[in-house]
Amino acid sequence: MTHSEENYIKAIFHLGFEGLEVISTNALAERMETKPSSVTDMLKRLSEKGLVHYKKYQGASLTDLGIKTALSIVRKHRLWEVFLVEKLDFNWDEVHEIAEQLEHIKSEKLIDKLDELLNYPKLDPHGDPIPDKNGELMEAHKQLLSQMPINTSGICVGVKDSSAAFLRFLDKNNIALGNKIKIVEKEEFDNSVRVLIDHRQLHLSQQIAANLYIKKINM
Amino acid sequence: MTHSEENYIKAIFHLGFEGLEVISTNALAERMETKPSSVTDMLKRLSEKGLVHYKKYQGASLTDLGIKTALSIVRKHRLWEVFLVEKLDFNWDEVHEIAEQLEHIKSEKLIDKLDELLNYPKLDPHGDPIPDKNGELMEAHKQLLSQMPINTSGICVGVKDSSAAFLRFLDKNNIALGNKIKIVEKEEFDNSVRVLIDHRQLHLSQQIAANLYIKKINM
DNA sequence: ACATATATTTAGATTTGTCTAAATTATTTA
DNA sequence: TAAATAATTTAGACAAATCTAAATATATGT
Repeated sequence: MTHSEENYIKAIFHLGFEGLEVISTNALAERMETKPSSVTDMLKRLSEKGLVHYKKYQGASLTDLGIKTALSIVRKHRLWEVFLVEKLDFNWDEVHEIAEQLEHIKSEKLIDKLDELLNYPKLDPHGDPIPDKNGELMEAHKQLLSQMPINTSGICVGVKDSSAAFLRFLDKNNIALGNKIKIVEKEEFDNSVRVLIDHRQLHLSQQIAANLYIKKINM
Repeated sequence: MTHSEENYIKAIFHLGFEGLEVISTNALAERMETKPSSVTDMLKRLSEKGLVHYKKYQGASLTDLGIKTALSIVRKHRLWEVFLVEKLDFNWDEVHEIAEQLEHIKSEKLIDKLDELLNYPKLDPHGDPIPDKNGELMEAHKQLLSQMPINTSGICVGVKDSSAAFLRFLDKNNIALGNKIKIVEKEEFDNSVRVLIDHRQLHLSQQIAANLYIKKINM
C-alpha cells in the first residue's frame, strides 16, 4: 500500500464515523484537498485491491479489509501522538502533522513495542480512542462541553470551531487545552453552562459549550 | 526532497566515506540496486537542485549543500536506531530497516526532542558516530578487531563479512554482538590475536579479526 | 593506435498520482 | 416531466521514478 492509498482509506474511514454511510466522490475530494477526478481514479484502484466497495456514481464505502486497514493506520497515528506528547513533551496541538507521517511507517513489531512503552494507552491526547492490536475500538470518550451531564468532570482536549476568534476567546478567559473542567450548572433557558476551571467559576454561552471538546476522566 | 532523492544523497555520502572521491554511475546503481540509466536520470535532477556536482561521463560528488543534507539524514537515521535499541528493546541487527523509513520523517523539532530524550548520544548501536545538530561528525569509533592495539577493550558491534559461514563461526564460539572483548596478544607471524571474552581466552585468526567490528569503550 | 570491451547516456515506454477540460449521469426545480 | 444544475466520470496530459534497448563515449590490451 502506498502512502496515498493509506490516506484515502483513512479519510473514508473518518467520513464514515462522521455519519456518512456511503462516501461521495465530492466529499472525499474535499477532505483530501484534491479534485473529484483524482478521487475517481483512486477509488477504482482501491476497489480493485478489495479495500472499498465502489460502483460508478454510487459513492464508496470500506470493505472489511478496508476497515481493518483503516483501524491499523488510526492505531499507529494515535499511538505516535501519545508518544510525542508523553515522551517528547510536544503540545497536544502540534502532534497531528508529525503523526500523519509516522503512521505510514511499516513495522508491526515497532507498533507493538511502542504500545508497550506507552503502557497500552486507550485514548490519544485529543481524547480519541486507540484501536487495540486486534482492531477493537472502544467508544469515543470525548464529548462537547454542551453534552456533559451536570457534576461531571473532564479535561479540555480540543475545539470544534478552530477560528481565531474562538481561540482568542478561550485565551482571554484563560481556558487552555489540558485544563480540568467541571460542569456545575446548566441554564435551561439559553443552554448556557456554569463551569469550574482552576477554582474559577465561569459562565459560558451555549455557543462556546458546543465548540469545546472534553475528555471524560477515569475511563 | 523526495524519499528517493534523499536515498541517493545518502548513498553518495556513504560511498564517499568508503574511499571513493568521485562516485561512478555504476557504483551508485549497484548500491541503490537499480539500473545505471535510472541513476543518470536522478543525478541530473540532483545536479539541477544543487545537491551534487555532476558532469556527463565524469561521475558525481556532493556539493556543500548535498553534504549538509546527507549529514542531516544520517543524523536522523542513527538517532532513531538508538531510540529503537534503548527505548524499545530492539536488537542491534533489527533496527536498520526501520530506521531507513524513520529517517525520512520531516520535523526538525522532532529530531531535537528525540536527541534530548536519548541524552545526546554520540554513537549509534553499531558504533557509528551521530552528527550533531550542526552537522559535526566525530571520527569513527568502531574499528576492526585486527586494528585494535594490545590491551584495549571494546564491544562487538558488527561484522564486515556477514556470510552465514562467518556468523556460524561466531555463534559456535559464543561470540555475540554486544559482548565485551579485550585484546591480549598479537602474533606477529600470522597476525592472529588472543582475546578475552567473558573471562574466556580465545585465539582468533587474522581472517576472523579482520571481519569483526569493535566499538571502543569510554568515548 | 586501433579494436574491443566496459561504462554511461539517450530515447522511448511504464506506473502512480495528479491535473484540466469535456462528456455523461443524477438530481432538483419550475 | 422537461430544463437547469450539480455531481461524477472520461479523456488526455504531466511529473517523478523507474525500466529496456539502442547509441555513444571512455578505457584497455596488444
